[in-house]
Amino acid sequence: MAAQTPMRKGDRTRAAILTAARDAFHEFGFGGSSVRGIAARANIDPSMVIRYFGSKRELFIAAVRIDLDLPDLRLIPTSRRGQVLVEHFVSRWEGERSDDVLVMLLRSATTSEDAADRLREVFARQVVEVLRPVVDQSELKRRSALIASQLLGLALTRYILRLPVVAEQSTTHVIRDFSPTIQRYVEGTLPS
Amino acid sequence: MAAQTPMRKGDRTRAAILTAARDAFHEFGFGGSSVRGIAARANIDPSMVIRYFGSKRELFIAAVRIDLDLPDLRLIPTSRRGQVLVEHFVSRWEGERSDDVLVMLLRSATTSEDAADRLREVFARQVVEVLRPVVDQSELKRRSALIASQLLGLALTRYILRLPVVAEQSTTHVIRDFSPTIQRYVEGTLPS
DNA sequence: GTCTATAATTCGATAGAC
DNA sequence: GTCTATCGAATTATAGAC
Repeated sequence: MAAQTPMRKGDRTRAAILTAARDAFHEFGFGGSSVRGIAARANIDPSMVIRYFGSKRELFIAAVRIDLDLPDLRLIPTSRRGQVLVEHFVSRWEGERSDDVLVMLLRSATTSEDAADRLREVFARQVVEVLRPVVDQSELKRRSALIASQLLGLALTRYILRLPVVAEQSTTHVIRDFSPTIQRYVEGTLPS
Repeated sequence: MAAQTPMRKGDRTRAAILTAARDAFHEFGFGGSSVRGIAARANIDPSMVIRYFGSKRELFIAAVRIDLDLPDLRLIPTSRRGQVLVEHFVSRWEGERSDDVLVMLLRSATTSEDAADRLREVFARQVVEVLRPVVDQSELKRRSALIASQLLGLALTRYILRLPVVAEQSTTHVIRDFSPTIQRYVEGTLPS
């Protein structure tokens, strides 16, 4: 592996487009963003966007490469797993806008079937897989679904709809309020 | 009040446009729907849509008049309030597409600030108000926010993202799985 | 009340000069 | 690699004939 190879001009342009695209998709979703708007943000010509990525759709695919980077729950004491999960997601969402691919994906997924596909894939590959080692196999999918519904509901109401209260609470309060629910979804008794 | 006055032609056209608009907004959201598409669904000319409603935006406002018609929780035994709320929402969502204004609003609200405004209004006027008589005043907003985040998260994952499991479960199972959480949000102990 | 025709934008994408 | 210029399609909305 070459250590820190200097960036070529083309790479810088490419990176600038990607950052601008993530910001735009984050704010307006896929349908609400335009190639022209993204180009303006990146201070380059609209035609360059197509030249580098082929199409708006391919640019989107490139922009949403996502790794939730979830912690290994086996290393977390059983009683703290809910809180650790909530903390992990909230800290991602509160970070740099360009890094917060999940909200961007969420905003796009309500309109674009492509984006919904990607979100389902993230769910299946990452959320379900993190749960797999620490929950009963027979309840794996059910627990994963419950967790996804509450965490995405939190992201939706706090960052997109900006419902009063949910949006105004400090991260500390959000974590405090939602951890018990997620904790129950991870290891509590489910109704049968 | 005249009982069942016969519909004039104009009223029928107007109603046809509204139904078609609700179906379109439900399926594609505000940004994803076009006046032309709505007119085609209603089998009328695109210009009529504008003639009747002035603009696409005003048509949207007219289409999302919504009354959640929530039950009076004071009349429900304390221990069943969570389940009654979940049942109420799920049965709305599973009904006729034109009636299901909430999913339509949700699909639009991720892109259109107008729609997000309407959704915040529905939340404040209806969800918070239903909770008000049955919860401690100091926890009213917090409990309302938690309930909204979980119920909208359910609608999002089941009807829009169609996550496996959440989307495939029968309504009976959905109600069974989500009622305990809502019940806790209504009357359980919140962390302090 | 309903239609045709079209204005005025905006979109994604391409061609070609430099 | 970057730009100008532009195509072709789609959009909302309007004007005016019938």
